Amino acid sequence: MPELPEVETLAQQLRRRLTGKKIIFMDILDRKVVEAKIKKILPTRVIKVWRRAKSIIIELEKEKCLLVHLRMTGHFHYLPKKQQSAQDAKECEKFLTARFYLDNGDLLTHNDIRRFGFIRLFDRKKMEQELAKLGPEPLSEEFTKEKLNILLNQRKKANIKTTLMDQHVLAGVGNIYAQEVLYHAKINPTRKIESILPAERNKIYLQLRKVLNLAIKHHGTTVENYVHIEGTGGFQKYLAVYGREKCPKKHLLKKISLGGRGTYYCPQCQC
DNA sequence: TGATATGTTATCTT
DNA sequence: CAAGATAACATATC
Repeated sequence: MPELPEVETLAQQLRRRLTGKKIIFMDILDRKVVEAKIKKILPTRVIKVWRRAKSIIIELEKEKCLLVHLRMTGHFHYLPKKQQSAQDAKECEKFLTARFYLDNGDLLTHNDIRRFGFIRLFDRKKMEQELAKLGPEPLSEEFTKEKLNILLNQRKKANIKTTLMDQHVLAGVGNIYAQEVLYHAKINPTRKIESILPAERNKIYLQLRKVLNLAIKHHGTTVENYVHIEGTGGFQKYLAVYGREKCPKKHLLKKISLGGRGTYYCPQCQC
């Protein structure tokens, strides 16, 4: 389930492959996921590729851009010209949503098993408006300890885990990393924000940065079916609580439901 | 067969 | 009215 580190990994890999290239043609196989009107602006050159929250922004000529959200099961495949075969073309045919044909002969495909994700066309201004609704990037300069404190104070009655996952509070943190951060910060995920002391808030702040940066370094976490263009992530080896039975200190973990999402935590380490 | 997993948003409840 | 909780979306897997 792509969260910030997974989407960052993909954005970096797409950036390397797409920047400066021209998209000359597209096949759109699923109009619910990929907006048909994208075809009307082709051919167009890719100016830059970046990430905001869990979205990938592909900037194109004439102030246009593609906003890609993978939601849970969106994937990209990149097929260099020399490696394209009938088998490659058939790959994931059932879930294929679009093919992007590039001017150097390479092919980029997108597929989405559950078809929750989307690729939409925006004008630059409209895209910026959309992204402005989201909370700050946890790895950005503007995200300081003080900023986190202010954000938390806006949701005093809510529990800490659900709040960390709220994209309007903080951008990019999902179910896996919220749990990991809270384990390392030694905070019980069910706690109401108003009960969390300044020293504990600092720990959350520090662990947000630490865990997310480490996960990016390892190209994200592969559970179920996340894969990036160059293979699978490596952070699953470092997971402390998500999907596990015991925490790193060998305590038995508890699994509960918070906001309708499975939540693992250690009753001994997190209080 | 039905429970579970997921991110986001619309809608319901308190 | 607002904050918080939950249902809905799609589909594979256990």
